[in-house]
Amino acid sequence: MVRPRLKDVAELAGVSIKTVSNVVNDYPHVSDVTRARVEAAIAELSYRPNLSARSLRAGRSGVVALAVPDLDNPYFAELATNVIEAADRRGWTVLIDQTQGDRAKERVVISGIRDHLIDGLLFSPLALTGKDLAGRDERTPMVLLGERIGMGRSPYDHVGIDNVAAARAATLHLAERGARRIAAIGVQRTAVAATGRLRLRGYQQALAEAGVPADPSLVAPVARWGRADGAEAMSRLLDSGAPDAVFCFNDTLALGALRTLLKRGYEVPGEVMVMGFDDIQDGRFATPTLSTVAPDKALIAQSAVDLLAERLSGGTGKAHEVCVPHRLAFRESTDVRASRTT
Amino acid sequence: MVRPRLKDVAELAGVSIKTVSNVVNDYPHVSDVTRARVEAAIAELSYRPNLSARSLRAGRSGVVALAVPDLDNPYFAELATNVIEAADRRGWTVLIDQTQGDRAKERVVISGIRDHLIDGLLFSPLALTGKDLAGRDERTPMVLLGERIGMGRSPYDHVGIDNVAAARAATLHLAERGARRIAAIGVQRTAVAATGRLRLRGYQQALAEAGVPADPSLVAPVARWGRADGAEAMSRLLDSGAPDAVFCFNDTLALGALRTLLKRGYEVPGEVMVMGFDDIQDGRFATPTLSTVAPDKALIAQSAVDLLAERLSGGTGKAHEVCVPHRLAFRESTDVRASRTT
DNA sequence: CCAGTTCGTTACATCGTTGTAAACCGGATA
DNA sequence: TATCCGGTTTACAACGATGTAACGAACTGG
Repeated sequence: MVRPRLKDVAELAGVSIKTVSNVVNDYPHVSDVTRARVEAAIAELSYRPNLSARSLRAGRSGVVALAVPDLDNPYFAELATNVIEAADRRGWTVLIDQTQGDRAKERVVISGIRDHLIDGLLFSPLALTGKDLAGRDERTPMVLLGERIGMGRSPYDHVGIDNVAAARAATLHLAERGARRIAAIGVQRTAVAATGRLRLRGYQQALAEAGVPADPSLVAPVARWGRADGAEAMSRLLDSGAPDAVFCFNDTLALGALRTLLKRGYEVPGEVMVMGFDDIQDGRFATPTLSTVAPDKALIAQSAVDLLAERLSGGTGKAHEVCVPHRLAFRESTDVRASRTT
Repeated sequence: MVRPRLKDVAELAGVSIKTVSNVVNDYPHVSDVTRARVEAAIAELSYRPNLSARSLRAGRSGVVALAVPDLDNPYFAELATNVIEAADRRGWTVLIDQTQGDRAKERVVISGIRDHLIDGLLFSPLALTGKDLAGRDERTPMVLLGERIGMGRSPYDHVGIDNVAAARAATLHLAERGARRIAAIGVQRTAVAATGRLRLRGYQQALAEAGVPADPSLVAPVARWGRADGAEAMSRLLDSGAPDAVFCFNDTLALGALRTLLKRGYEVPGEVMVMGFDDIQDGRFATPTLSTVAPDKALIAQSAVDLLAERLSGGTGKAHEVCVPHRLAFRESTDVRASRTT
């Protein structure tokens, strides 16, 4: 028997299809004898319910999609891990889309191309505009992760962190440690890039607050947020007069920058301090260990899954806005003492 | 209209359900007028086919599962990226399971718990035994990634690399560079751990070949293959007499070991050379950059997807055994000159 | 002008499951 | 003995899409 169905089990057990279904679904009124017989038949044929049929019938699949730019980026890999765990606790399965931060692909993701296959969507967009979002037919519930898109009034739940405050705190930390030429790596010239803009704002606020002059030549743009981009941006900064600290808008940029600094013989943090953002695992084992902003990824994932669950069970109130706390992790890359003691 | 069906489109266009279906599926014999009318109706209602219904009807879902121990491990994240891309080229969607290398979870994965939801399974097991595999009802096609399980005659396609040869080459490289006390980090005391055993064998072969004495105290066991494990194992090695080179069975172990070495003031590669395995991106931006064994991950993913496709389209021959090539990447962590020039 | 052909369209059954409502059965009640 | 009742089991109709086979209409050729 290749693929037994309820019917096959029913025939073997000598009962009706529905009775088998009742057993499978733990329907209360099934006599012990019948149940035993059915269970035996199920075991004998090693029957498994057809999930497609169930989905069709129930209008639900138990599958949610997680769309991220790129699993290669450890931040998203770690986020995915957390999301999968949180979804698992609800009995959901997670399907992963990679958008590469490509606007066209991101539009495909929200266009409901997989309508009816997924019950909901957790989406961390990079390039999407408010207009793209507004044009969406809101059938499949969606929760946005990361940056808010469009000004205000989005109909979608959103989970994020306070990027401005976090970037500000990170930059202030550098200033407090005595840095006067604080560079920033990570602004992007693309139209959207909301996250980068917010972190830049926090950086600028901090400079103003600390009375450190803002030097535009210390703000290094990058194309993407990978290690290579960070390394290359750092090179440019060094060529045009070394800073004494650099705040990178994420950890992969920071690891790239760190690489360039060490390769060119700079002491970190002695000559240049480095600060990242995301708290990916790599940073904890870099040398020097990387100071960073640590968002609570597990909580981000959990909140997002909870919000989605709320929508799936019929919740229709206005969009929730969840701001997950973050903390600063001060490690060797900004702390001369920590570094010396090693 | 919340969720338009073929029926709704058909009514709006004034044709039968099947005609709409024909348009959606590019059935050739549809007149231009009809097609235009139907397409207009589809657009107006923004109709999307119900994939659950399609799956039920077709007996296929277009979804494949990828089961890996842990996306936190960059190797698996990178592999997942490649798999998703390869699957995408075939129009498949990938659903990800994390097993944590836990045998119970791995058994659930192969037990067909998601039968009928997924068309096939790409599985990278850690703890599974040959017995577990043998007990599987082979309904959903499965391709194994990584290590072979059980001796010979598994009915499953398998994609891997020649671990013994790779480990041997990596270790020989260390010996050629003059190392005499070559440590190994990564053997596991657990029952299975096939990969670790193979890499250990390659390491031992190389020692014998190079005429380097094999010192059992230089083989450091670990519980898992994470950075922390590597760091801790390195610590132990240093405490009991420093080696002059260390071959780590994967890159995360190596990065952990590297961290410990630098923290404790050792020069790498000057005093201790470090060699990893996997060629994860982090290694290229570590300082010093990490020498490693680089398996062709894209090819692994592509081969696995191809094998699965073959099975899905009815291929029933005996199990294929694909051995993907690897190369050695010699970087600063084993090359004094490369390191000095920086 | 009719039989034969082709093209475009349609009705129907089916995939496997589950909600609904009705049928069944033995025992307790009137 | 007839009625009722609770628990147990069942038949049937959906869920939405598509393959099959059959239909009608518009042609062709004799």
